Amino acid sequence: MISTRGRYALRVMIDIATNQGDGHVPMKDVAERQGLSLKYLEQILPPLTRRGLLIGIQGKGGGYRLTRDPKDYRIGEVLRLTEKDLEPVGCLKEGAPVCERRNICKTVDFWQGLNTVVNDYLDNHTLQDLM
Amino acid sequence: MISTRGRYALRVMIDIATNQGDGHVPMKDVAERQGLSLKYLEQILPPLTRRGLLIGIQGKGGGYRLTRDPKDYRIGEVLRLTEKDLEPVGCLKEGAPVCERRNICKTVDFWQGLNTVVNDYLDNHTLQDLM
DNA sequence: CAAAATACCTATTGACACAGTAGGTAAATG
DNA sequence: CATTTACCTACTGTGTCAATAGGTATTTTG
Repeated sequence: MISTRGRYALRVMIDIATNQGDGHVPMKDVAERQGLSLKYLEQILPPLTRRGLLIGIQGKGGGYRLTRDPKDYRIGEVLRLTEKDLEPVGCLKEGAPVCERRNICKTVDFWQGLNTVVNDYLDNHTLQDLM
Repeated sequence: MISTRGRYALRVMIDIATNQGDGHVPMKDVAERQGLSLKYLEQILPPLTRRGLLIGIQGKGGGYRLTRDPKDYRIGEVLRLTEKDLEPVGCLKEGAPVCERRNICKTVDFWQGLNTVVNDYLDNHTLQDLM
């Protein structure tokens, strides 16, 4: 399941892309347009600014703007930063404790394949595709 | 995320397929071989027997057995019965309340596409493939 | 310089699902 | 009749989700 964190993040980025012009877009406006809680959005965005997908400017006249052209954001990139778990099973997660049945597990390859299929889909669509 | 319910269900079916011979396989044995809780497995299986993927025989000498050849079970079939939510987002779920933003939603097609990609993968693999 | 507007940070909360545990009943066999 | 099995239902601790809440830091504007 994709949680609201990832889904809202995408909606925010679409909204910013649509409304930024050559200025910045206050998150308050985005929250109003999208019908989402400003306070909630505020805690979803930090990973995106930290990794440089967005720039946030404080103070009056500030707000957010994109750092790239919409076609240069892969959806997978956004979701991997905002979703806690995007892998179908925990044992595929980076840094997960090595499963003791790893050697005899008959299903791990299957889950790895699913993970690949999902990430390929997410990475083959861009923000532009959603606009 | 695929939960333990679906993952265990698959391991159980693999185990039954491997061990049934022409008799029945007691779940107690499966639980021991797989290192899983018998009591937990008992509440995962009912949807599978109800829908005829497994037959369960009570009493001494009883247990479970498959009703088809392993190559005739699609993985997606098993997971859709044992997992609560397999859809990537709630609004795609059958019987979900119609989203009021449905008409203007820019992302629903994208999520529908992801759902298709996942289900295609799951349905193009069989129990046989995991053995 | 003061006030307003903005991003940014951290704590708390209610509801719910997950992953079991527990204790039983029903049916079939030897 | 005793044993073995499936099957049924209730309960529980833990954690995540989806917010709400209250604050601080920074910048622009009047």
